[in-house]
Amino acid sequence: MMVRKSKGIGERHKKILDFIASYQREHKHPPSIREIGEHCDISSTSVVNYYLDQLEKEGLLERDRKISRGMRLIGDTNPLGDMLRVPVLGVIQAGEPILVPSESPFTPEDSVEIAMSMMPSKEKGKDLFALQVQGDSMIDAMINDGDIVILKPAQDARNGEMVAVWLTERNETTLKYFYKEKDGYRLQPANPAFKPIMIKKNETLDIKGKVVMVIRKMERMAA
Amino acid sequence: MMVRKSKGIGERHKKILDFIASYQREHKHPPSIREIGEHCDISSTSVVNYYLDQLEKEGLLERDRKISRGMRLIGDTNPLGDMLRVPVLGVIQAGEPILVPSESPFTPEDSVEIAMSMMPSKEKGKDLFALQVQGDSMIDAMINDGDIVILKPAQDARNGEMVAVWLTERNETTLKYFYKEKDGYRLQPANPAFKPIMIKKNETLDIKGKVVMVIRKMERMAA
DNA sequence: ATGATAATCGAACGCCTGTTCTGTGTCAAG
DNA sequence: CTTGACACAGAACAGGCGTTCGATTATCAT
Repeated sequence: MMVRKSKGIGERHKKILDFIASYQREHKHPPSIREIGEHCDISSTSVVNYYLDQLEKEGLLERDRKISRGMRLIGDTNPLGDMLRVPVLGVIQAGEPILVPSESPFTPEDSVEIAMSMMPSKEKGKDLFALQVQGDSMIDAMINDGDIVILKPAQDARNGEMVAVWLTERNETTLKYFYKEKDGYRLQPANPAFKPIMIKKNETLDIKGKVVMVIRKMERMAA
Repeated sequence: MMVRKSKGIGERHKKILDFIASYQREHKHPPSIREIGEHCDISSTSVVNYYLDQLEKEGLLERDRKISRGMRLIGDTNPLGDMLRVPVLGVIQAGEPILVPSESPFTPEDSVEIAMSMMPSKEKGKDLFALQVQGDSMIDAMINDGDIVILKPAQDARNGEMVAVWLTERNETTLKYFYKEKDGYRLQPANPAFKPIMIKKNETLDIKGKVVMVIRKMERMAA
């Protein structure tokens, strides 16, 4: 035999979940049991508690017993995921040196938010910074005008890492894969259509940071 | 004359902010006034309240009066930012049609988290999906092997939007800027080194979605 | 029908929590 | 020395909130 109704979650459960989500979006904190009851047409707090328990057993909700408004949705829109706020320090373009955090003169005007879960490996440090690419000069790195590159400050790099370097002798900023060779360094463009730059040992290679992530937003709504 | 100490925030304020942050990370919800007092060596709840008010005036904290544990840090790591969990439905490559949500056979194995604040315009819908690029076939769209493209399901597009299309006659999936012309459509690669594809009116143009964002993680640590 | 289980209600209990008020000591300015 | 802003303590208050419990109704298998 099988259970009559509710072989999992019913309409009532969904309504509660939706309410918690929308309430949280509006108030920045979870609702109380009574608030849930009011907006979901449940007159008794015990019934709400009843449903909340079920939702928890179902793995859709997490509760902190005894704590006021101690609940949070899991999965779905995660209202509690840790995210990193990365400051956008300025722009990066071929012709000019880039700004690194220590050289940044004033507070960054803008910032981007990245979910911690998206961060590679151990780059969870808070010293990351971002730059917006200006112009098409990074095409050889497969990076467009307007893209946002997220960097981790560094003075050196290991083979295969993409770095932001300032080539003093050439007065040029560039993003390339870094490789140490016998008599210098090889800077390999991400785009195979471009040739690597060979750096002799005597040339200065000023590594500013490692590229951790590239983000391209497609919002341009051309006419 | 100037105030004797605390010309802004002092050591005590920082300690409180730090505690709120660490408490939140551990308990998934903010601490109560009394809990703050205990861990910051403040014996009176009114004093904690006193400091909290100052922090709010300073713009470092936001409070929901009357609500238990109604406070949240602003700036810094935002523990309450809304984020979108976008399912990664599979891979996208030139030779094969892509999966759209309605055709997806099973639950996506993985997902990516994007901060709502990063989403362009009104694409806050929950029907977004993501695909991982396989191979170098999207080079003309300035997209690398391994990149993640986030798409919004769509059957049509406006000029200038980047779309994912399935070219039935050519058995090919591609990402291009969409332009409607007199006698058909023009599919413009993002990389200016590549030429546009002209689609005659009689050819079928199967738009699968609009590209909302592209994410490239640089985690490859070559030997 | 009937008994078991699920769903719901209403009320009361009691802790938790933010708020408020009074009082105290400190320190710089007048 | 007096004044007053500031930092802090302590206690009391009142309301919010989760919890619990007894009781009632609905639903379905037998």
